[in-house]
Amino acid sequence: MKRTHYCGDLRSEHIGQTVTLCGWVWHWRDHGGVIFIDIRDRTGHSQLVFDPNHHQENHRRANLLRSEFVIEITGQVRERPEGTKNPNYGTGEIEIVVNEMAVFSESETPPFPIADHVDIGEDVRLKYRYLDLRRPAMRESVLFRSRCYHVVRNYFNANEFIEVETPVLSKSTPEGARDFLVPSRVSPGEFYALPQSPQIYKQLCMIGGLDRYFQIVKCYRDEDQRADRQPEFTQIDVEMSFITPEDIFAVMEGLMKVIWREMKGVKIETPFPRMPYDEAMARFGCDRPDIRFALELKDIGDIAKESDFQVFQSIVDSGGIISGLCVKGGAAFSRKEIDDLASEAAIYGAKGLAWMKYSEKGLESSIVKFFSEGQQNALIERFAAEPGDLLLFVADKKEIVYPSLSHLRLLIGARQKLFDPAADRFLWIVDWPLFEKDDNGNPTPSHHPFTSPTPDTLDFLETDPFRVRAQAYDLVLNGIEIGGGSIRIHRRDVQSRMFKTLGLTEEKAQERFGFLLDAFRYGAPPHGGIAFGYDRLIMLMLGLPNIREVIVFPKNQRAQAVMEGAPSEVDEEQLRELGIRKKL
RNA sequence: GGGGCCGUAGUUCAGUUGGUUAGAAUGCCUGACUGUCGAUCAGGAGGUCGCGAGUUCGAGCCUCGUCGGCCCCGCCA
Repeated sequence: MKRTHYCGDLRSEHIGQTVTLCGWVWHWRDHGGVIFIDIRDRTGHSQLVFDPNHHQENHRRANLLRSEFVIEITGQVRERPEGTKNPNYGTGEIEIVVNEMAVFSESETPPFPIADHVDIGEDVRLKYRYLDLRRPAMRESVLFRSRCYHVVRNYFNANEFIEVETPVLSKSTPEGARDFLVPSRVSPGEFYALPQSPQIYKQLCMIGGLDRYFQIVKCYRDEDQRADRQPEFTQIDVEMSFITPEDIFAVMEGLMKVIWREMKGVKIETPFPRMPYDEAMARFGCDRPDIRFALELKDIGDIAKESDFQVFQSIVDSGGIISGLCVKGGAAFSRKEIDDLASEAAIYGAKGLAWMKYSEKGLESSIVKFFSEGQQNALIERFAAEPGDLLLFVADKKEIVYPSLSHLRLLIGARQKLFDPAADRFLWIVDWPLFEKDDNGNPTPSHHPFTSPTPDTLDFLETDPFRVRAQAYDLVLNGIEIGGGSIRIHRRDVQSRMFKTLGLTEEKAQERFGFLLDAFRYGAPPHGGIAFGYDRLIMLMLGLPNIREVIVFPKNQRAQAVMEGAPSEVDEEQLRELGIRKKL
């Protein structure tokens, strides 16, 4: 007998039909006489009825069924008696009187209930991921993710993009993230690398004339994990020729619009606002600001410099900055609450958190005495403070002030419920610096070394690299970076100058990226693109707390697959074939 | 590399100031029950308190170490 319907699809229109369902035994309710069993598959569940008056043998066998047995039944769909319908489920109007039943496999008692209403430790869930996937919420995010692939593919197909698969066995590029290396039996002592992104391949596709490329692609980075970072993750990767950033914005805004419409039924406004990097840092202390709420940073270096507060003065003198936040109603914070905020700021290196409470009597705190009345008024005015507010200041290097205040801002914003958690606010961050300083103060790419400088700052490449601006852009949603890209360098001479600025010798550059530089010799079109974090996007749309919830078989915090046990040791024979000896 | 929180029954957790026999809920097993839907009721089984040292008359609780989980800083072109 063949399955005729999915368990979650039956409705009152099926009443009277004989149906065959396959699925897992979910809940059962044995009333001594009648037994109800919910049969579940990926679509939902239906209620089976085993009535001893209807079929004594089936009723006896139903008694032996247990959680997660896999069964097939054939029976008649009937309307439930009045008063026993369940409006909470799509199938709540009907039930199935079972005529025939087969048990495909029995099941041991599962280590945790197949239900959403219990929180199970993630280590247990991952060990038994195949059971976890049976839980309705998990199943829903898998299905959601699957539907979203189709929306993305349809969109790019409709817009004349070409889907291309780039290699997974690739060449190591030691810049940037650590590579996963793959040894080769055919070339002993040599290694492929798994791509951190298909960056160079998609540029070569442009040089190959494909013009508009997209790919939904796995990327691999051997770095430490976070709630939103996995060693392998999925990107929506895009590249286009003969374009400006505006073309990228339009295409990606269109994609977001379609995804939100199809997946959430929500209309989002385009174009998205754009904000220069410097403005984002100054106003929010962060290159991916959450603009669902204000609570902006204000620089007070000019006021503090004039004050008698030695600590602030010396920080300004040594090139540091002083910036602050005005917390509405924060004057009511206890000493402990402020101390707690200070330790939150300390995570990002802030050595202290200065504060002033503002009441009808004026500003109050141990440092107010160092500020003249005029300076105090200037502070109040700078923050548009009102009685009852709390001013918080961090003074240090930019690299400490901005992250710590940004963190406090998000903390306070969440605590004071300053934003609607259901709102979605997109933002393009533009005008990035091409370089940032590495530990030794040398230039290192903000994005990657193929990002094109803006034409008007190009010539600072040799003289003042930190002044060079990039034709780069990030898309930020609710304070989380969901995508980033740039217009690429398409000229061999510019790419060479870029490598030179990064301290790559001609030989090194040739060895690592020679194939790209060579390609530039043969007519490279101007091009650019962007890559989107697919897992993050799904996570955000579903409001889930981490990326593992939207990955079917994720790794744990230590990048291990606990179910299958990977990574694992391999046979000596395998290593010998590869010419590898362990040195641990 | 560093910081924080956590680890007690299959699962989720409680466990007071260190005190004698470690609890609850749920799940599991047995029984009862003919309209339930996270069924209900009665009974039962179920523990290396992550592991190892130490302090103590006595440790789930205190100390040190260690292992594991999650979150964060660094890292993530």
